[in-house]
Amino acid sequence: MLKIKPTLQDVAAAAGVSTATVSRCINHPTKVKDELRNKVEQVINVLGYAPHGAARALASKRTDSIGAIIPTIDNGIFAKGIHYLQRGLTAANFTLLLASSNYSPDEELQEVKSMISRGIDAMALIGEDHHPKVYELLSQHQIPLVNLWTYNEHSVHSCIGFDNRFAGRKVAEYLVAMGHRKIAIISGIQANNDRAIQRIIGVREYLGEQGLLVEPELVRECSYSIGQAQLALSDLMVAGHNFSAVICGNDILAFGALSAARQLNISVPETLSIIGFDNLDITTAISPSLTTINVPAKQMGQLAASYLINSIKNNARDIVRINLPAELAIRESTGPFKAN
Amino acid sequence: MLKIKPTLQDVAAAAGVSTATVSRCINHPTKVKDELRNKVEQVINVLGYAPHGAARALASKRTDSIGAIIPTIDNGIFAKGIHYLQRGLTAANFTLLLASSNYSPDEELQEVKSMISRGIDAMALIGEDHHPKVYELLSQHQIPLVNLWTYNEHSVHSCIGFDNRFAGRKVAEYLVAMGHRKIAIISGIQANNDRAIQRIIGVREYLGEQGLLVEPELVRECSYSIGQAQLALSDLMVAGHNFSAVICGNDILAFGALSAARQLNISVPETLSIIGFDNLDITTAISPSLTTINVPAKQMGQLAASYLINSIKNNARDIVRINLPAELAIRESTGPFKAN
DNA sequence: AAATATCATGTAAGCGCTTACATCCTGCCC
DNA sequence: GGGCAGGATGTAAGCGCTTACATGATATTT
Repeated sequence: MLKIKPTLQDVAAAAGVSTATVSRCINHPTKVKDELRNKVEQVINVLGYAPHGAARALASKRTDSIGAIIPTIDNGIFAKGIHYLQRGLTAANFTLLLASSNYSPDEELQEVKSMISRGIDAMALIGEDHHPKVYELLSQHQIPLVNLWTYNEHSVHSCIGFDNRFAGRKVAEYLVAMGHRKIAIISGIQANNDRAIQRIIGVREYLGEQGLLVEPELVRECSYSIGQAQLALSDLMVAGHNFSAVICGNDILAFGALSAARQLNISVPETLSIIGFDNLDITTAISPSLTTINVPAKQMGQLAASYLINSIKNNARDIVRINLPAELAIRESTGPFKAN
Repeated sequence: MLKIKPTLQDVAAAAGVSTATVSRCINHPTKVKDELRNKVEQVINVLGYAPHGAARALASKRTDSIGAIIPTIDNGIFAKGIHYLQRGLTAANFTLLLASSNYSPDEELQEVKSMISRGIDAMALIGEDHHPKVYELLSQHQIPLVNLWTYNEHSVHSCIGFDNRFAGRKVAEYLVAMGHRKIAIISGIQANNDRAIQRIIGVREYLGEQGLLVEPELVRECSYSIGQAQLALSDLMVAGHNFSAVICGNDILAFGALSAARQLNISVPETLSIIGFDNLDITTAISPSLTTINVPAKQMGQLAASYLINSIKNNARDIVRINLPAELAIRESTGPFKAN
């Protein structure tokens, strides 16, 4: 039977060495002679000793963990990025603390506070619009930060992401090239969501350059759920607008639009082109497969891991701004405009 | 400009009180006179003081956080359960630490170790097959545990979930009732996955009772990805087996099967019935919509939160076993057997 | 061989907090 | 008015660990 929670002192006593030596065996193995170290390690195993993280953090001022706060965990695309972030951290013996904010700046602030209190050495957030207190607290505690899913060459904070506005332009450009002129938009809730806003700005910008204006009644804003998007598309159709393409704020919304179109017997892409954003795995498995923007989730996760680890280990505080490509993935849900 | 990381001592000094009083203001507000408490709280705000979690944990032996380890974050169904778990915890001022194990018991053990070291007051895991060391460590550290997504009336550990075997039976029962006799199975990797194993056992059990045997060559095991499932179904078809229904280990596999059927020009459900497991949101949005088992993710998350919080707060260590209903959701991807 | 550099280990001072206990003050009872 | 209960606050001892510094042993230099 194992002793209940042995401490480093117990290990030291059992091994007949000082606590400093045991600590060194764990943290700086090269500083202890092989013979002694083996003995200590054996005792550690026998006793089932595990370091007490809080004590270690208190004494060393490091926690070896980084925090990430995402708008929602219930979304494959953030999940993928986080997955790779975690892999990168784990490989370097860091732990990821994950929380979600439900797209609310206040909840995000709350989570940031909680994480700072809990102890993190670095932090990753989504987007660059955060509660001012968030930036204040992180800088007060000198915690390195990286904003993901966004790229802004003028940002005073590090960002690893892609240009949402430019991606929005691409979407619009593609549809216009396919002959579409009247284009509807089903966007996620834009309040406090800089990514959603930028995407729409990009779309509007390009269309404007082509002398096409986005009619306000062709724009719907709804929460990121399939059901809401279904309603949005039905609503647009019922209103009798004869648009030939709809741009969705993400793939979930696009799925809802696809499903509503099916219910309304609107053929996609013949009568209506639908385009998403994210490139979730399932986009290729459904019929029609979904044209979308491929978001560099894997790269963002991996790069964020190495950037933050470097910031911690080398106490570096330099700002990095990385703009990754977000390419259009053209599939079956979009096609050339056909007059009916 | 805020002072860098004020400590409780700084607050005490600024407020002209002892550290004990400040601590009381934070942790036992009723034990401090209103007047003094207001003063202290004001100083806390002005200084931007936030408690140092590690120090607090070290002194109090509580961390107010619980850990959860799921097989993968990249799966909507776990995400949903975790989402509700987190909401429950946050409401009670607990923090959730989340990690994923990639369906590997060794990685899971690693994460458990890391979390214990980091400090957690309770833990939630998926399934009941875990590395023996996992159970040993948690009991050694006296950390309450609940196994989710599983129900076993004889388990010596708490579980809040559903009966996977029984759910498997239901799936088989439904298909048999629809006239299907030759049934194929595309399962997730079964090694170290008690849920997947139990589901298949349930299927086999019921079919056996009906005098129907599951032909080994009609069973495919593959990782939980759309691509793998597509290959699996194609493979089954190419081999020329004339089964009329395929049971998939989860919805992701079912999506893969659906998409492969489409590519092979097999009509669903006329020629082939496909059934999934999980009831992801998107199951209703695609065409044909997917017949599946509705997993009580929300309830599991909520109940787990209250159970663990209670265990911590009241230092209760009683075992709870909750069997939640997992009902069949019948949709368009399944239909009556038709001889061809 | 003495002096010095180098390495291995031990000693002990905190890290920032909580909390048992001591102290002090008020008000109440007889 | 003395004694005492009970509440409010302060004092100070750790919680389990890391690490600067001290010490002692061994190797290297002259």
